Amino acid sequence: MKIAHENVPGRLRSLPTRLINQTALLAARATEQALADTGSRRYHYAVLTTLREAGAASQAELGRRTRIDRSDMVAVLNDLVARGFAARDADPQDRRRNIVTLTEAGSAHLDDLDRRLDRAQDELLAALSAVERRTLVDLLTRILDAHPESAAPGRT
Amino acid sequence: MKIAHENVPGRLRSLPTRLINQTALLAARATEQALADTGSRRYHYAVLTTLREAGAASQAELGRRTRIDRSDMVAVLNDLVARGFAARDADPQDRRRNIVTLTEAGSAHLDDLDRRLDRAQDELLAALSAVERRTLVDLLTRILDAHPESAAPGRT
DNA sequence: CTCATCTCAGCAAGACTGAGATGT
DNA sequence: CACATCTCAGTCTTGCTGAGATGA
Repeated sequence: MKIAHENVPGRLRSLPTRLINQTALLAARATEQALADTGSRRYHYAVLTTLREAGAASQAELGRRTRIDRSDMVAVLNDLVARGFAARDADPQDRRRNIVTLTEAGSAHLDDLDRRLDRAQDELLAALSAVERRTLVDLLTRILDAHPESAAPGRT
Repeated sequence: MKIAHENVPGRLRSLPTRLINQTALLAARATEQALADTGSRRYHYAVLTTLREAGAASQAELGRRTRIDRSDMVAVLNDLVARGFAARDADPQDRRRNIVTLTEAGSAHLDDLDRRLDRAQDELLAALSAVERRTLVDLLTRILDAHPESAAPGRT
C-alpha cells in the first residue's frame, strides 16, 4: 500500500475520522464554488430536491428527511419562499403545520442546481474511477446507516 | 445495489459530497466524545501527534503539516504550552520563529489521546470490515492527494 | 395535560481573513 | 526592498440548544 500525502505524517494521514473531515472540507469547497452566484446553498438544495422526490411536506417532516434542524429550516424556507421557489401554506387538517410545496420557479432553479452539483461531484472525485466512486458511496452509506440515532442528537 | 437510508430520498442519499459531509458529522461527534474530559480537541491531537512523528518545528511548519491555520495555531499552542504539553522557545537561528517541542507530559497525554481515538475509529467504522476500512482510507487519501492546492486556500 | 409544530434568539466550534509587529 | 513568521481581532458558516406561542 503506497501512501504519499506530503507533509502530513503517518498516524494523522491514515486516521479515518481525520481523512473524512479533510475530505469534507474539499467537498464543501467544491459545492460552495459550484453553487456560487445561484444564491443557494447546500441546504437550499437539500430541501428543494427532497420536495421534488418525496413531495410536499410539513417543515418538521422536511427536517427529518434532510436532517436539517427544525430551527434552521425556518430560515431556509424564509429564503426559498422569498425567492418564489417554495410556497408555505397553513395545513387545514392540522393548523400547527405548514405545508411546503415546490413551485415552478423552484423546480427550474433545482434543475440548475442539479447540473452544477453534478460538476462538483466530478471535480471532487476526479481521481476515482466510476467503480471506485460507487464503492465510496456504498461505504459511506453503510457508515451512515449504522448510526441512525446520532443523526440528530436532541431530536426524537 | 441495495439502498436503505430511511427518510432520505434518492438523489440526496447518493450525492457523494453530501454523504461525506454527513459522515464527517458522525466522525466529529465520535472524536468529540472520545476526547471529552481530556481538555483536548482534534487540533490539539493533530499538533501533538505531528510533533511526535515529525519532530520539533516552527509554528508555520506545524501549520503546514497539520493544515491548521497559522492563526488558530497560536491559540492551540497557547493551550498546549499552558498545560505543559509543549514548549515554545525562540529559535536562535531565525528569531522570527518559535521552536515547538513535545514535552514528557505532552507525550503521556498523547498516549491517552491515541487510545481514545482508536476507540472512536472503531465506533465510527463499526459497520465496515478491516478490508473495507482500508479501502475507505485508500479512496479518501486519493481524493485528498488529488487536491493539493485546495488544502489551504490563501496560504502559500 | 402531554405532545408536536413553528419561530426566535443565541451559542460554540471551525475555517478563514486582514493587518500589524518583528525579523531575514 | 520583498518576504516569512507570529500574533491579534474579528468574520462567516454550520450545527445545535432553549424557550415561547399555538394547536392537536
